[in-house]
Amino acid sequence: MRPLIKEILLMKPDTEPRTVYGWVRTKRDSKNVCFFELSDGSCLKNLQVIVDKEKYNPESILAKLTTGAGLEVDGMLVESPGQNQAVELQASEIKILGEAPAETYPLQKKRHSFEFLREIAHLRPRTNALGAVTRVRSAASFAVHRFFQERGYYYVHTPIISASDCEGAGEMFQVTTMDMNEVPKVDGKVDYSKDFFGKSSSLTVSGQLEAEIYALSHSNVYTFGPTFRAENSNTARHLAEFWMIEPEMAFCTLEGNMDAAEEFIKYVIKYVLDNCAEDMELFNKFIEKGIVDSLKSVVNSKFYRVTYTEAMKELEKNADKFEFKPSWGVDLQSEHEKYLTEQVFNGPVIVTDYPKDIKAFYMKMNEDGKTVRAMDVLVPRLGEIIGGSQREDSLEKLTARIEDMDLEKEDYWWYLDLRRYGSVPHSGFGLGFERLIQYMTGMQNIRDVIPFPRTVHNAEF
RNA sequence: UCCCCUGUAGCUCAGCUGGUAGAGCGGGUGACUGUUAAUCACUAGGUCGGCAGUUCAAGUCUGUCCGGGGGAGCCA
Repeated sequence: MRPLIKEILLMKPDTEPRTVYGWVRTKRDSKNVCFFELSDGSCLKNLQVIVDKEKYNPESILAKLTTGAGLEVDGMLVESPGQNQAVELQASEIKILGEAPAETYPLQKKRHSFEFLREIAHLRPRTNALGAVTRVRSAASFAVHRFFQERGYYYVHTPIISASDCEGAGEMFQVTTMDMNEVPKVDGKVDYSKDFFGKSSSLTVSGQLEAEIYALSHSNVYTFGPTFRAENSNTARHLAEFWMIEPEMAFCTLEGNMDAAEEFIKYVIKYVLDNCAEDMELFNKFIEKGIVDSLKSVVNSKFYRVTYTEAMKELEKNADKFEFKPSWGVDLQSEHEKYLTEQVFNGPVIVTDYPKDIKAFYMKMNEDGKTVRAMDVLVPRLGEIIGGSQREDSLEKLTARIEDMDLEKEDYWWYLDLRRYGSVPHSGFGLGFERLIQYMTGMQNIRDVIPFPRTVHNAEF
């Protein structure tokens, strides 16, 4: 395999000519020499190529060395007299593999706004910032798998299409093969028995319930896959299609769950800091000043842990600061989460034991009968990054909760079976992968940390 | 879905109380003894988001639709 520019930049000067491939990022031309920089996406830095016009002067080619052009360049890697690079390529022959006419190529050698780049999502990975995001995202994905694999978790592929109507984590996208112009009906209602699966089906909003199945056979499992929410939400931290990581651990209480979540976040951050130092420096300099130091301190510190009740007391002390008055029984508002992470604790905080009425039916009830064994990890800038809980493992209590919340017990027959046969304490959490990337890079809009963002009214590319 | 802001050259923006448009960057041309956000000179780019209205006159005011951004809710 050909060496990548990332590797070439670390090499000693050549004794024999080599061939390099890449795309032109920028060109600087003068009377006798022409410099251009090549990128192949393997790293943030470019390889500087120098053309000595006296020795090699193909005018027709030099004119086509525009930003974006794809090249094959033969030359000698030599020590660079310049300040910004150790080596550079002295070109002896340049072959244009693909031109990029400067009059129409949208990317210029200047800063572009992220809003503009979103409109050209097919070209934006060629920019420094989005290129760095791409590498960090890939490294973080690898770190996710490595973290769990090193600890004996099994990667379970939970379904993308779900015909069970029992997830309740938000609005769902319907999946159907029925002709929408001629929907079969019975008594005025859609006849789903005629549909592909014989019943109404949707894209998954969570793999948790299925992950629980495998946790109760393989102890520790995780999922990492696309998740779909048809919410009409228009914010910098919501997507209709996003990637979620959901570990589920048997013989594990809320405390073990919190330990796992904390260790996990630190592990992925540390992996990215160690393996994407150059890209992280870009974010540190241009996107969120000081983020590298702040992430380093997160890795080395202990996450604060408070109960919802304690957090509420803290908020009530400063009730006048908030638009929404904090009071026990009401969910934490964005401003409350920001205050806790940014003002009170200045770092990640785990809030536990929320009132049962603001949490999902499957969370384990506390002794007090009022709160459940839930935990949310809140971080500065973003708010909630993880939501998790110890699961209710008592058949009686879970059944009662399902009935209390007016859910159909029959829909949950297999979920209840897990409590009927060999039920043990188990816990898990869900982490939005894009939010983690946002947290690590400082990128303000979630649409810029996923290659092809899907949001309300937008599924372009 | 609600509140606020915004839509002018390829990009980022300026355009005061209404009088038919400007900068920087980018592009093109030329100059320049190795540049690295190169530099310098010249030059070409605009139905001012769409539609309707007020007015002698609308980039500027009003209504409406569409796009973008920020905040809120929902959540990961």
